[in-house]
Amino acid sequence: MEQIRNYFSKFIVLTDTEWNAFSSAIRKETCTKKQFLLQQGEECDFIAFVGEGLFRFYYLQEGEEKITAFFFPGDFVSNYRSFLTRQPSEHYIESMSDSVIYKIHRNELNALYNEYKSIERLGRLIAENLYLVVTKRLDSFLYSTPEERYKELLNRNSRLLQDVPQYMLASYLGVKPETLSRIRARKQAD
Amino acid sequence: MEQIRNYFSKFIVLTDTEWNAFSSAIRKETCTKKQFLLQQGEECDFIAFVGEGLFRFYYLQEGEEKITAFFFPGDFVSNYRSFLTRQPSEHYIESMSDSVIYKIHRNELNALYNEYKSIERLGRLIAENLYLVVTKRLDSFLYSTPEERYKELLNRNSRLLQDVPQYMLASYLGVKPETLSRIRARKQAD
DNA sequence: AAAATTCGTTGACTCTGATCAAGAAATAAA
DNA sequence: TTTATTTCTTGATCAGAGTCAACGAATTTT
Repeated sequence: MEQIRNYFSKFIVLTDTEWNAFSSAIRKETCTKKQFLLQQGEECDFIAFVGEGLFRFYYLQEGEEKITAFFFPGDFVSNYRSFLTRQPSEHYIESMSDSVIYKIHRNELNALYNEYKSIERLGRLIAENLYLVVTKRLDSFLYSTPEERYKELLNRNSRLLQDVPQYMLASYLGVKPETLSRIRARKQAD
Repeated sequence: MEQIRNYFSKFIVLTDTEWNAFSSAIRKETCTKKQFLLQQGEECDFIAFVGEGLFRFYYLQEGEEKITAFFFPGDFVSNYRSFLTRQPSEHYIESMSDSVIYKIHRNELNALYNEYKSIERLGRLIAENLYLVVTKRLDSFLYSTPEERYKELLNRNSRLLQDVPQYMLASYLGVKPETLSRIRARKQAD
């Protein structure tokens, strides 16, 4: 749990009292490979913090998996849209390896928001952080070609390349596996 | 100003005291058509609320304007990324008509965050709201074709179609003006 | 109102990624 | 280790958006 407190300190430093209240609302969970944290149609009533492992967040479109995001240790894993709007999720969240997460449920988080100003602030900082993450991804689709997105990935996120099969990377980049294979072949030639 | 208080009530209802503090940090500004609210390279140190008018948020890529967003009355207009990260803006914000906005600067907002829990919460709700806006737009790029995005626009945002020239809509949809013209011609045929 | 400019449409052609198909390589299962 | 399955690569072809160019329509300027 102290590991988590340390991770969270990049957002805000909580007093012992605040941390005790917060941490007692958190539940540690483990899961094995290929387990669903959330299925399509379910409402997402939690935010979880990834301690160990890897998750993918995807949408099923006519039988095809469209991967929207990966979640690594240090990331928040949730369908944050469903969490905020209370609408059923259109996405699946699935573990890609044995994983450890720290989960907090909406009701308990809301109670903490009401009780502690610092946790209300933590909630703001998390929302702001998630905003920055999605806008960055949106920008990469608005302003870059698949090849540029792949290059970007090479520079910024080596974990993705190590831990994720190529056909999933292709989906994440918004292209077909054949196309990513050709992009890589092209780059070899340079 | 009461108009603004009413608009904000969809996020949170402030007491008179809180509202007085908040509203005294807000400055009303007017601008005419084609004025820059923010230029590339500047740091965005404000969030503004659109009272009247229309703004576009765009990125200049090799001389070409790539429109990322439009802001209508009731929207927050800001480079929220630059606001949060204190990095210089890569985008321009330009008025498309005579407009009225209500601006609050980062320093004053932060002071209010510190002083009032309810305004801290307002900040969270705004961040959450902006998150939902960008994820929706990201999803439209991840899961839809330009034609589907155009149809979506027809159904959901009639103001865009009325007030925005077609070549800007094309940019917003991520296609060239010629392509949007052909999409429209195709749809006529149905 | 006339002229100038900007905006929207259409055609011919190009380019990039998708699709379909086959086979090689890598990984998992027996 | 052998077999089976999944993943990756490569080729041929297709489809949709981009580019370039011309022209008509609409708007703005004079």
